[in-house]
Amino acid sequence: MSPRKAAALRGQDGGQDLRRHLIDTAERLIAEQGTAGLTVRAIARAAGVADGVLYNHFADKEELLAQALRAHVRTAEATLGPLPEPGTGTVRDNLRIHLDHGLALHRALLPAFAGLLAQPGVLAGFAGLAEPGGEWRDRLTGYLRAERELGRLAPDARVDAAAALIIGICHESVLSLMLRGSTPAPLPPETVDDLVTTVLDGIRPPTTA
Amino acid sequence: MSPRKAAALRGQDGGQDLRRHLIDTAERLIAEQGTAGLTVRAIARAAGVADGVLYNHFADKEELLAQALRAHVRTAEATLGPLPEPGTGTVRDNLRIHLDHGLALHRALLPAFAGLLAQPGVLAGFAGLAEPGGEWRDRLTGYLRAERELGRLAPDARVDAAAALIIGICHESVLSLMLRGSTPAPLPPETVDDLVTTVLDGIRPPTTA
DNA sequence: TGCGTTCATGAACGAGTGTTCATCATGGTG
DNA sequence: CACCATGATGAACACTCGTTCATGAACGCA
Repeated sequence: MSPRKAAALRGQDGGQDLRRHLIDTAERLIAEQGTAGLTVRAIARAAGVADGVLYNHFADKEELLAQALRAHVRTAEATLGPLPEPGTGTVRDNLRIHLDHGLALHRALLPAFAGLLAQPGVLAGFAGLAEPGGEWRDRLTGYLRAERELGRLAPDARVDAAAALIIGICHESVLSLMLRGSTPAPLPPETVDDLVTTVLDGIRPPTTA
Repeated sequence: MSPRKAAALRGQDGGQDLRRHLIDTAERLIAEQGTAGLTVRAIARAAGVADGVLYNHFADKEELLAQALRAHVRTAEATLGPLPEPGTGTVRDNLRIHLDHGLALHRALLPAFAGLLAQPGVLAGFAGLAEPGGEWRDRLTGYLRAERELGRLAPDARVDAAAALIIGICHESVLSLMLRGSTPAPLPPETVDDLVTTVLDGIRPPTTA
C-alpha cells in the first residue's frame, strides 16, 4: 500500500482509523478461521498494509488479538435477541430461548477460542478477556434461581444441575462437531424441544422413590 | 546419546524397541502437556536420542503423534472400570457409572486433543484415530436403548436427549475448566448425584401437562 | 516555501520449526 | 579377522514466526 492510501485510510485523527481497521480485519479473520495459525503477516496482508504496521498501534500481537477477540464476542452477542425476564412467559419457552441463545453463542465463539484452549491459563494472559459465554452462563443460573423464588419452579428444584445440563449441551453440540471437523450446524428444533423437556421434567425433585 | 546406549535401548529386534520408546515418550509428554507446542526436538530430547532419529521409524511427526495419541487413548481407557450391562443393577447406579466413566475419560483425553481442535478436520488427517470417547458415547446410547427395550425405562423415554445431556456434562466439566486455565478436577459426588437424578427424572415423558 | 513531526514501509534479524543427509560406530555374518 | 548392512548421530537446510529499525513520504504550520 502506498503511503497516500494509508493516509487516506488513516483519515484525520492521527492514526486511530488504521488501528480500528487492523482490529476489524483481525476480527474478520478470527470469525472465518479462528485464532489458530493466525499470523501477524496474514492480518497485515488482509488489511492491505505493510508487515510491521501492527507495532505502530499495539505493543505486540497478543494485544491486537485480545482487542479483536473482545470485538468478536461483542459482535456475536449483538446478533442475539434479549434473554427472557423471570416471571414472564412460560418457563419452558424461556428455557428454550436460553438454550438457543447459548447454542448460537458457543457456535460463534468456541471455534475462535479453540486455538487458545491448548496452553493452560492462556485466557488469563489476555487481560480483561472474559470466558466466552460467561455472561450468558451467569444469566442462565440467575434466571433459574429467580423463577424458583417466584414459585414457578419447585422450592427444591435442582436449578444448578439444570443449568449445568443446558450449558453442557452447548459445549457438546459445538465441541463434538469440531472434533469431527465439521462446521457446527444448528440443532434440529425437535432435538432442542426434547432437550428442554428432559431438563424441565428432571428439574423437579423426585416424587417417587 | 552414544550409539552404544542407543543399541542397548534398541535391544535385539532391529529397532522396534526404539520405535516403541519414542511412542512411549511422546505419549508421556502428551499426557503431561498436550499436543499443543509439542516439538519433534522436545520428544527426541525427552527420549534421550538425537534430533532426527524420529525419521528412522516414522514417515513424519504426524505419524508418531497419531501413534502416541492412540496409545494415550488406550491407556486412559485401561485405567477405567467396565461399563455396566443392561438389565443388571439399577438404572440409576448404571447411569452414575457411565457418567463417572465419561468424566474420567474426558478429563484424560480432552487436554491432549485441545491442540488438534484448532484446525478443522485435523483429526481426519490422523488415519484411524477415533474421536476421543467415541466408543464410550456409543456404549452409553446403546445402554439406554437396551434398558428401554427391557422395560426398565418408559417405552417412550427420551433416551437420545438423556445421552446428549450426559455427554454434555462431560464436555462442560472439562472444557470450562480448561478455558479458565485450571487443571480439570473431579466433580463433587453430590453434584454428580444431582445430575444423574435430574437426567433420570427427566428421561421419562411428561405425565402432567 | 521550508521545517519538524508523524507514521507507513519493507527489508532484515534471531529464534524456532519440520525435515534431510553425509558420517560413522555397532553387531552380525562369512 | 574382515566385511557389510543397520541405524543413531547432529549439523545443516529451507521455511515461518514475531519483532525491529533505518528510510522516506505526507501533513500541519509558519
